[in-house]
Amino acid sequence: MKDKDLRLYEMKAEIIQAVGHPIRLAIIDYLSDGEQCVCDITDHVGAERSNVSRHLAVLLKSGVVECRKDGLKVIYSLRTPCILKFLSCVTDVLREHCQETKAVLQRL
Amino acid sequence: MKDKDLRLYEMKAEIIQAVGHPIRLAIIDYLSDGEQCVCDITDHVGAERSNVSRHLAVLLKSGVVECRKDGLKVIYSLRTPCILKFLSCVTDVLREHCQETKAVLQRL
DNA sequence: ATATTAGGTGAGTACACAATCACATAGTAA
DNA sequence: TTACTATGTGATTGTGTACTCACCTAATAT
Repeated sequence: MKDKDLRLYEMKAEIIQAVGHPIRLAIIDYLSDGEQCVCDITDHVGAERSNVSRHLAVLLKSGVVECRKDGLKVIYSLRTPCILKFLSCVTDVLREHCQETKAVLQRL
Repeated sequence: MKDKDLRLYEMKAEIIQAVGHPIRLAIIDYLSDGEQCVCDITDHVGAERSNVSRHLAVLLKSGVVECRKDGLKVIYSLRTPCILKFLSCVTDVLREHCQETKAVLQRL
């Protein structure tokens, strides 16, 4: 494998890892309905404020979300619609797994 | 957020995390051309044999790949074509980021 | 000016993950 | 049987990540 390829895989892995956490998935899902402030995101996912703040920082760093200030509040929104396509693919994978598992169970 | 939702996000996150590693991305990419034995995968990604073995175990556990024995060899293959769609979405995200960065740089 | 609210951040802890080495196992060939 | 090859796994070590607590800053309201 070439170094150039490795670098590309590293960049992709960084984005994927940013998305691959239950709380961050919940945040992305919530933001798919439109931009939201940190306080509402926190209420919705039901985690500690400081923890949510850190998760948002991870999503921000990887470029999945963007934010703007509005008075006291900071409003976050999805930066790329691709992310949602991306997640629906994951749902597909999950669904296929479930169907296979179900099929196996029914054969017992 | 409901417990049911949390469980779903956890399941999705598990799949996403399994994919989110440079070596595992390289393996998936390699397998997209067809099934391969561990020895060829190892040669291709250029990592230690035992390490590749563990990465394959992660992909296997999450259901991204499947395997069969053929004599001494173990042949791995992608289990769901969705995974490739999934990855092309990541490429799209990466491309969008690059274009935005380029645009910002050109304004300087 | 003081208090309040929204959000972020440093430090510490606990835990998960990646990589490596040495070793174990299962086929195959001689 | 013995030796060899392909693969997997236990143990260890280093590194990274998540979470929490306490505290800090910025904007607003009184």
